[in-house]
Amino acid sequence: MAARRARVLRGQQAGDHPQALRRHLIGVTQRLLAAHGLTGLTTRAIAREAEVSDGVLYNHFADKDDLVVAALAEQVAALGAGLHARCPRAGAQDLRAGLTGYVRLCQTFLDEALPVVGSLASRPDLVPALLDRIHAGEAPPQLLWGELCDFVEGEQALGTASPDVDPHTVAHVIFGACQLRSLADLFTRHSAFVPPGHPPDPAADLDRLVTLVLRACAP
Amino acid sequence: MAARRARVLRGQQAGDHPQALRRHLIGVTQRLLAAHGLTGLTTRAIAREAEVSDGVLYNHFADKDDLVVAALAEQVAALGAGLHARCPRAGAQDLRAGLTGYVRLCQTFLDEALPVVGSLASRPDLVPALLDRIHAGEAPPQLLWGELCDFVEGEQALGTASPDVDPHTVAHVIFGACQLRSLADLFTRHSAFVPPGHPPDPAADLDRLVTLVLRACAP
Amino acid sequence: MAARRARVLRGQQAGDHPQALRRHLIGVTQRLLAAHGLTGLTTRAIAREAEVSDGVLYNHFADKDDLVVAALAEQVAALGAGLHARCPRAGAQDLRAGLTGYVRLCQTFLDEALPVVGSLASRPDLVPALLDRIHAGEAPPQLLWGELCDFVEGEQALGTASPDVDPHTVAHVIFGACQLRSLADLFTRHSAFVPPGHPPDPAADLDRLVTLVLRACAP
Amino acid sequence: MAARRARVLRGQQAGDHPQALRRHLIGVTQRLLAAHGLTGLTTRAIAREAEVSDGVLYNHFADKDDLVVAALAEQVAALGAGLHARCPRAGAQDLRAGLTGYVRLCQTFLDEALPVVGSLASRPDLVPALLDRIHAGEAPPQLLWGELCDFVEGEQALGTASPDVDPHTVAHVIFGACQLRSLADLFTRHSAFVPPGHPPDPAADLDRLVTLVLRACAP
DNA sequence: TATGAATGAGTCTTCATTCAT
DNA sequence: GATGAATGAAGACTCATTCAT
Repeated sequence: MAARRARVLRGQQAGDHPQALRRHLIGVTQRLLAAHGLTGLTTRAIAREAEVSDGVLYNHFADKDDLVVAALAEQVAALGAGLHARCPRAGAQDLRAGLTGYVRLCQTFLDEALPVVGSLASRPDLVPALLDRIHAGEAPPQLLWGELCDFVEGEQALGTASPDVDPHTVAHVIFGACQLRSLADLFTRHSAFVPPGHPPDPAADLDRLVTLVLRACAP
Repeated sequence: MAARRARVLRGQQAGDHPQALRRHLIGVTQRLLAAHGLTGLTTRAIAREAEVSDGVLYNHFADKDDLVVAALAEQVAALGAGLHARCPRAGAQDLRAGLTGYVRLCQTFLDEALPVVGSLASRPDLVPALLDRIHAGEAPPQLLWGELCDFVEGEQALGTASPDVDPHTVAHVIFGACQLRSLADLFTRHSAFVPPGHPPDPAADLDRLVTLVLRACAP
Repeated sequence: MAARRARVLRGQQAGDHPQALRRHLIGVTQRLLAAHGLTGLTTRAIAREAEVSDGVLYNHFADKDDLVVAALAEQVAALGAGLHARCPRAGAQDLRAGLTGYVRLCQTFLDEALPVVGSLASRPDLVPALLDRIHAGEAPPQLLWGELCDFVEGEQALGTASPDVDPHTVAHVIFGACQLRSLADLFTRHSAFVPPGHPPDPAADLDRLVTLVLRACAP
Repeated sequence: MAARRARVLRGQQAGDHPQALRRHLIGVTQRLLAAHGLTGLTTRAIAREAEVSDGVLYNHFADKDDLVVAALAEQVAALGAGLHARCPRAGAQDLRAGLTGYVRLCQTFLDEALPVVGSLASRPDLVPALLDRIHAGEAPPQLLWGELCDFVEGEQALGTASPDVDPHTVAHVIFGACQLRSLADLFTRHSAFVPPGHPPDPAADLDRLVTLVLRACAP
């Protein structure tokens, strides 16, 4: 009555039949995307890695781009898992600790989002399709950015941070610094390149970033 | 018997390099790279746009990657043209004006470097070859970063900026913010996407960034 | 336990053949064949149009070709429905009216047979299988051809038509002219092409054809 | 200075460089089209039969359809070679001989055009493109049709043929009968099928066709 | 040295057919 | 018997690279 299952998925617990392979393909694509980038990602590589036949892809996705976009969208969505819970709340710790938390969160977030950024850098034409799937505005990047702004505003309300500093600019600076490091790491990974001012000590670097922002926020 | 010249280059003033075609190809490649990215750049498109035959490329470059790397390297080098002259000097103007100058310089620089960043994001394996050509350390990015650090140190020496702020972190923050905007523009260009906190008013945004850095540098 | 029925066929009056689905598939195939030709007819398109699953086809037919041949055979058979009754009889009207009737019948017949002719033109290797199903000799084309010959012979016996004219040649000429128009219409349908001598007025053209045949039959 | 020649074409007399391979490909395509029809004609089969690589095709034609249309167009054009010279002239022989000449010409013509008709029957969407290449109106089919009409008119002027018979209808009848035989032969070739009234003796059949037309033309 | 046609491995995609459910 | 996902062998087409001219 039901249709056949792919070899790879056989012998797994039942109950998740529908779209099990779809998820499988998305997962494999995410892995390959993270490992080798969108350039050089072939449908055959996906099929072989997924241990399925060349054609299945087209039973679940319109075409390669559709699969890639689905993988990226899910990647972005997954980034947000537990994000809300881990966001420091204004007043719950001293300002330095709070900002440090956000910078760490932000760096983790952007490091994990690197495959997405890299893919879109080579195929910006996929952006619209990706946004369609993500329901922009509710997506993790915006969420984190919003939380950070709220945090700064909260601290301002508490008098811990100067009311004159612009929360969005704080977010901009922190996201920018983390994105820069993320990209630099990508390039460094493939060479002995040490980008300008790139410290051998990420922890200290993070600390210096927080210090700077802290000075900017001082009442 | 002199070597034959490509059709396009005939009828130009004599005396120029025997490498005129090499330069021509690099220029065309840079243009196409900026316009359409590394993905989707074919040797045939380069040849057609350059109005030369498909094969010449291989008389001047080992292969396509070699040409691309040469084009990127020259692009990076070209970014530095007049950079030194336009860098604000410590004490030559008030701190805000100086920082504003650097942020502007930095944004221009990274906007022009976007094709390079985009290309490397999809082909990080080209990074080593590119670095070989650039003589890392002397290249414009480092130069600008270095000038900015020197500027901050100069202002610190003058007492205009607090000695406690880390010049490298200032550079990190400014480069990061500008890079983030540059990338966001790339994505936005292909959709109605408005990234988080992306302002409709770039000038005001720049101003807020300077203000924040300024606060961090306050003695 | 009775076999399961396909979704589409459920809820119809019971009592019909266990081969209801077989007929359903044949009907759908005929429709698609007439609409888009054999080239470009996929089993999936048939299944979707028939609102059944991709696989059922193979429960009722050996393979795609088998289904197609069955559809063509049934199409040919269906062409003959009521053919016998509509064939003018010798002496039942004047010769012109009788011939006109046959030409009209013949044109209708060949227009409806066009999907068959078109399909076989691209897959002449299906001809043997088709003939196996049709029980050649009893099939409508032969029937109509035979009736026409009988008609001419009848008129000859009545003295209305010259005994010197060959009935088979009359049939050949009429079938040929109608087939040519049918093919020309197929090609014309896809372009502004006007075949040589193709008149804008089919009725007049038919009339001229009858006139010519009539002259040939004049005693 | 010039480009490389395909292996197959090497060692042939020079002087015909440009487009030698283009012609070669067209020739091979015509042969395969005649032998196996458009359905089942693959680019790889063409390449293998032409003893060239899979890709060459695309150096000379936009795509497969473009090559096919070129092959068909050339086929049609080639049909006309010497056609004009072989057309009987009114009064140059008795009417029967003249008509016999036209019927033979017509049958030869349509037999050779069968690959074109068969191809278009399965891909009527190619008709417009084909017509673009053929400059309809000047093409062999129209030419032959026109000559036949002129011939009939000529004989009418000479009083050999009745002025009441319509020349276009004569052409219609002859073309139709020949086309029908041509198609029937195609189907017969693949089976033991004997179409209705299909005689074992083509010569006698032709004779009977001429006789009928002759009767229709009798003054 | 420049030319540009030829090469052929490789890409995405389609589709008739199978088969576990 | 019906289902529809899985299969995998083609198919059309691309493109970096070579090489006779």
